[in-house]
Amino acid sequence: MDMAHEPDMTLIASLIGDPSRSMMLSALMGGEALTATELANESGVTKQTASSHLQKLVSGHLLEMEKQGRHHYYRIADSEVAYLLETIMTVSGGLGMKKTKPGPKDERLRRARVCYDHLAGEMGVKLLDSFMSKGLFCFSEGQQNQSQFMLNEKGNAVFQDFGIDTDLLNKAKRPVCRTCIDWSVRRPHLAGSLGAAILNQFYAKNWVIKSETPRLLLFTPKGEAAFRKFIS
Amino acid sequence: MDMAHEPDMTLIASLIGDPSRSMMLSALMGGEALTATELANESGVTKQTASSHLQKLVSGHLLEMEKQGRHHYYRIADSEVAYLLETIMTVSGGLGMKKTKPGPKDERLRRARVCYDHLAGEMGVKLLDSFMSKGLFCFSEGQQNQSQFMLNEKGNAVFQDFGIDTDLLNKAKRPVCRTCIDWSVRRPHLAGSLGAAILNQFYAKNWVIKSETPRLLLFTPKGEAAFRKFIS
DNA sequence: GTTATGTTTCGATAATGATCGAACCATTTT
DNA sequence: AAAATGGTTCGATCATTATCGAAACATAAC
Repeated sequence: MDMAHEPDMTLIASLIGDPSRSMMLSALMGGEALTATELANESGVTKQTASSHLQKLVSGHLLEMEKQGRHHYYRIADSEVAYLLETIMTVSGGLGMKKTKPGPKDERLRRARVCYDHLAGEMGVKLLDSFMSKGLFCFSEGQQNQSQFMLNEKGNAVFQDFGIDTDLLNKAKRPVCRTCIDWSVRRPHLAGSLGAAILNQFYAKNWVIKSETPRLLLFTPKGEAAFRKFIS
Repeated sequence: MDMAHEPDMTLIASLIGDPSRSMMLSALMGGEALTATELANESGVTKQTASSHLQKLVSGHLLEMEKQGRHHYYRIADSEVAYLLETIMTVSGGLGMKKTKPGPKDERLRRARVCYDHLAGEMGVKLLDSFMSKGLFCFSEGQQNQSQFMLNEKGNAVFQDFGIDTDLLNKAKRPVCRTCIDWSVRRPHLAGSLGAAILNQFYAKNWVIKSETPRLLLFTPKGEAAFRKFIS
């Protein structure tokens, strides 16, 4: 893998374009870090092969690795990468490749799932629509004419009221607001550190719980009602 | 190429993950259809090899082909695919791979370029920001709870005034409004058939002209002024 | 008709890269 | 200390596939 004078896209796409590696990446889109052996099992290859793949994914900046004792935990490098993977799924899914019948499992994933660290699916899209129509954001001019999508005063107030420390988010380097086009609904939902913080609050308030099915999120009855109120 | 029971992402990513093929795709991101031999030259392989690649790209629904006499014209299949390619460039570009020094050429591309058939870059982002803050869109509930991002009455009026037949767009199957996260600015710009129609009007009004540099767009002095007024 | 150009098909070759077994390293447990 | 577990490195093998030359096909120009 040369990585120097190839056309930019090639390296990234070829990293994803291997069956074992894309299985690992899909598994990691659930949001939690997994160990090398877990990922080896997930992709059905030996530990040696998995190790080689993981090394490539890290040096291609698609994954990050953290040592904890004798375990090596791998996770998606950032929400930028998560975003790319969702986008590839968009294109893959919309095509004639739907020979894998879209069972009830897919139907539920279409409604609410975790995309790396934030809420995706119809519910995620509704959420962003609601925030937009309530006018919680502003577009500010950043340095060198690069405008930025930010929380305005009202937005800060709303989310602080919801239990999110927006000051903390604003200080961090990770962008607070980012949109991510949805695989199922083909409309943007909220990503960025705010998107992550919101999903965390949904967990904390017990509005949603993780299913055993990899990326699937299930709303509790209580959460369902609270969510409806939250976006109204 | 099996294409049946592989994980979804793999096929698409592996198609893009070949140097020759990604060169062809990059070339086609300029928006205009190219012939097989042109693409062969672009990617530096023989006609035979190019033909093989193009076949795979078509059957993977990344490209579409149209026969015109003895010429076979290839173009990006749809804006969905264009969107994916821009996203891969986002991830590729943001990384340590910037060994290709960002010269003045890159700087201009960052400002205004064509992304398949619509305006991208800082100017494209400003345009969408302007439309948003003017309130030209609405989010309507489509069938099966899938909300849609559409032009509202005011929006229809504004663009008809600008010389775009919005009724025609609304009737067609291609989505009118779609957003596309920008490679340089990392904020959404307008894609979809409306995005394409707007760029066409910019051409027609002589606000922008295509440069020899593949995807670069140059604003005319007249266009520069008119644009500023248009978004104010 | 013949010739020239654009494109594809076929077959063989070569290069790339995924895979695994075996050995090695690191950390925890006993 | 030894044993066990998680992980990586090395080397060889095997599969995949990009590549090109030669021939065939299609359309256009002459």
